[in-house]
Amino acid sequence: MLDLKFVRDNFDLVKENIERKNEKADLSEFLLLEEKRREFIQNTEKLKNERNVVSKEISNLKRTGGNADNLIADMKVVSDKIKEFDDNLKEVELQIQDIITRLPNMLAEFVPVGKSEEDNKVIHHWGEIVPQKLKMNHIEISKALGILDFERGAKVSGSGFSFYIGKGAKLERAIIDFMIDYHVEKHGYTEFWSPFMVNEASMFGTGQLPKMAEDMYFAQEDGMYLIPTAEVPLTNYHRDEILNFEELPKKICGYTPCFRRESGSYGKEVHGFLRVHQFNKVEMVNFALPENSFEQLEILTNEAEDILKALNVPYRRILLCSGDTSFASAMTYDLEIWASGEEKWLEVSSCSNFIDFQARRANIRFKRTPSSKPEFVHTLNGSGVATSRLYATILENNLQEDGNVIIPEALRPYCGFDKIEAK
RNA sequence: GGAGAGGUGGCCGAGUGGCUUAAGGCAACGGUUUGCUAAACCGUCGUAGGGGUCAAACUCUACCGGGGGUUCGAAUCCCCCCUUCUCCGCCA
Repeated sequence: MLDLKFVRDNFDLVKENIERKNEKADLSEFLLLEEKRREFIQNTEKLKNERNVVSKEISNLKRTGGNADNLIADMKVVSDKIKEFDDNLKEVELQIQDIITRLPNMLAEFVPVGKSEEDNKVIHHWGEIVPQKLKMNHIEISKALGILDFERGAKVSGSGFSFYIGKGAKLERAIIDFMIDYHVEKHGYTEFWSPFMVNEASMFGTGQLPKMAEDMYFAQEDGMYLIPTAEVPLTNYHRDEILNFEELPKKICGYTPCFRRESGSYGKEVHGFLRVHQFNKVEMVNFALPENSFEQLEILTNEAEDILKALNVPYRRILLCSGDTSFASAMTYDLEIWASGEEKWLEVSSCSNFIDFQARRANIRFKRTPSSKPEFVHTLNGSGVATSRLYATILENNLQEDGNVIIPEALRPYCGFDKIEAK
């Protein structure tokens, strides 16, 4: 969320930012409503002051045995008026709230202006792209190995869900364990295991609500949402809290399944593991000082890359252009890995600096010294990384000519086997 | 799911309709004293939003888990919800 005063004082900048981000947000009423708001505040506060003063007089009169009937009658009128003014004020505040919670975050200055993913900027590549001889994608490979079952996933749940079987299930667990251990041991993260369902306030805090409501699974009876990413529980862990200067930057990570309705996606582009309703992900979250959050974004993105390097997966880092940068983000790097069967770059990580946008929504602050004024922290997060597409890529890139899949060395201690053989 | 007891500032804790603009304490910060530390003493000590100002000073309003209500006036009374604890029931 943007600061109300900031929007008021930088109205044109905010408008321009909305366009650059390719977002739709209506600001036409804003200035008028904001003016109204302040007028209504003055109206009602003036009367409240009067009520407070006279109430004290009434109190004094009653204590000394005087008659306060006239004053009480007067105040009855004033009280009714206050109620009316308060209702007006509340109405205007709701309207302003509705506008301001739908305004996207301000883009960082480094973000290139552009409309779609075609304007994204490739920052660098790593690893060697080796063409795959058998020309099999992960669906065909997994069928040959007997380790994934998309059909029964669809039967039991629906399309976009799958079963992992035998060594296939073990491989998934191995990938997750490997990534968590790596971030904890090599990058200094603290591991968290979090709830997979959260309340509305949490979804608002990280910016999924109100805009993305239709992209999430919602349990109506209990008013809870299935998390689309661990970012939500991990960032909201510190909601409504004041952190100490010394503990920043605070780095936490965690594994969770992620649930996404993906309501707009169909067809061949989304087959197999390319787009699913439930996938596994290790997420890194960083609560940072405002003055070095962009340095932290570089560090965090490097940490996600380390996972790909350790697994020897070719990847490229992409700086998203303004139009592709998400609602809550000020700047985002995507990591894409090369899948030799799909012959495509697949996004497996998105690393963002949200600056104070989420912190203001979720009210996460810090104090520089015990007596200084609280300031909003900067929040960052990045996938480190998402498994499904990584899983698909591991199958495709490590497929041998005999149809077996060799397990990357870093995963072998976690798997307990070094290859999966074709049936 | 049922019954009961709680939720007050960074923390502890008083307060059951009006001298409470939330007592008192701890912690924190500034100062005095002191050879140093400690102690003692004095002062400061919340958040948000208005007004005001070049900026301040200053001033007003709201906030006692959240939301409604009663009243001239609510931390205090009523209703709904959230949450913690104890007991009972059900259950992986």
